[in-house]
Amino acid sequence: MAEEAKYGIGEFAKRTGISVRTLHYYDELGLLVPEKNVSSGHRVYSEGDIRKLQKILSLKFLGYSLETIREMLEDTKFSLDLVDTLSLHLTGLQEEKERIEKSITAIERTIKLLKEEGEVDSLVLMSLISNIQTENIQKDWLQKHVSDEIVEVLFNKSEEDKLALDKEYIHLTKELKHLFGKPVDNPEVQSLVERYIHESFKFLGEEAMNILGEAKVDEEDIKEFEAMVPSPFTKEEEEWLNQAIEYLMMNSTMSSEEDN
Amino acid sequence: MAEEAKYGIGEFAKRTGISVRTLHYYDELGLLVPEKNVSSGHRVYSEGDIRKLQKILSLKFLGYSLETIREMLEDTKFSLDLVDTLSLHLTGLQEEKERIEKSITAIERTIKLLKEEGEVDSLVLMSLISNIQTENIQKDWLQKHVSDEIVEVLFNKSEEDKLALDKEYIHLTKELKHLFGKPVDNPEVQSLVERYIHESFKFLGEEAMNILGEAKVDEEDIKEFEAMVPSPFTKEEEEWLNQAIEYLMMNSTMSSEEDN
DNA sequence: TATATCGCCTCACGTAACTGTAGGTTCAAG
DNA sequence: CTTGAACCTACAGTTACGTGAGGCGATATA
Repeated sequence: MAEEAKYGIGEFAKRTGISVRTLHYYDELGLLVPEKNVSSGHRVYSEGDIRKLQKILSLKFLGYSLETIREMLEDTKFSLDLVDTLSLHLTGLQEEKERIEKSITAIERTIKLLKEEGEVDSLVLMSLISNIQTENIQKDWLQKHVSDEIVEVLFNKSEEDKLALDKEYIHLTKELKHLFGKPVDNPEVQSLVERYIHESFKFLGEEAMNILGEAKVDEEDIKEFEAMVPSPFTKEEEEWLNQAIEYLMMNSTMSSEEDN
Repeated sequence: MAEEAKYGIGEFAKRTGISVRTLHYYDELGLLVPEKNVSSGHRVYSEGDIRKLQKILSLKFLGYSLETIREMLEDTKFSLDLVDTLSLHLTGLQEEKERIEKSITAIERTIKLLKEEGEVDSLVLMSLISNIQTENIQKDWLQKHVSDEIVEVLFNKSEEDKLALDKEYIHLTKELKHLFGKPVDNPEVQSLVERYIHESFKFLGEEAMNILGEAKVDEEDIKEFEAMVPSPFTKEEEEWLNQAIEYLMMNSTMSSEEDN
């Protein structure tokens, strides 16, 4: 008879890199139940338990829950269409990967932006981060409510384009916030607001604007979308900005008469 | 005075995409505490609460716990170093991505193998999966204990090479498991064992084997390493295999005399 | 007017995979 | 014989919610 090596739980924990408490837990779950010294009640782990633990860890790595693993190990046949199950997990993982990759590029872009821009208003930052976070959701929303063409225009921009747009966005909001409080008919304010609107249009591109103008979307839905995209302005700033835009619109319609 | 829009909790939940229960929870935590209708006790959310929630969600996205976020929002100064935080979040995501990519390659390789090989012993499968799972840990361990050269040889293989190796590995273990039980001096067994050893050497490459032979590693450490790499054989199979190898070694030293 | 259905409230337990801690027992060494 | 490490059980706590019970007040319909 070959002498089998036996380990106390501490020794076993060191060897496998799994904490004593976790081993207790796995025992409790019926996942890895070692032999027990009858008199002392101490757990006695064997070489075989190392194998079993490895199996458990492998299955855990594949994304199975401990409960599922326990069932698998109980099932002596253990031939649960492994290919099917693996394929399922594969697609799940691939989706997860895509999601993460998008977050990574967006965050990298934002870091770059912050390094180049220095101090940035915290509201503006939140707005940027929120955009990162909801970029996917936004795309889904738009694809559901608007034509695919606009979505293409909006999201098929190169990373440099996106960075440039974000920069422009930051600059404008910065300047606007700086001018906040001045009368809305102040020429400085008016020219900046004009630029702001102009840039917003440029951002979309003309065709997109046309399509967007034609597409009619529910009031409700638009409000829903607005809730997803937080404004970089405070309530007060926003009110002021709206007044300034209103003023601009009024004047631009009769601008021909009064461009002194 | 501008009329501010007010929402019941259900309406607010729809607008923001956050569940009612979560809003209750945030209220309970003191994270997002809305106004309350005194008579009914109903929560009344404002536009400003949308902003605040956006801020919360942004910070949550960056990986902060709700408790931390609450503290941040209480702190009126609120001067978090965003570049640092984003970088931290970024590395977290990159690690997550790597983990997922490893899982993906592991599963893809395993699926390929299963399709090409048909039935595969579950122990062998676990061994394969476990190898990929612990690839990093193994690499770290080896880099700590052995020279970097070996590590390079071992890990700088292409996916095709790895697949081919896995196949070879499966075939050999399959055949060995098939022969299990036959006497160790059986010529079939002996020739297979010889091939097994030969392949093991080929896997490492000669230089690596030489370096590995020279490097002396603690008994303890070797045991630690072995616990990390599960064998594809059962206890019994392993004993039998060891005997067969021993027999082979004995005979090969005096093979010149008896190659009939 | 009765009633059915909302929307909302609070309270409280359930989840996954552990981790922490208290208070007691067993083991190994000096 | 004592001391300290290792081990035991048992209960609680963690995060960020999900789920469900039981109840209240308002509104819509028969």
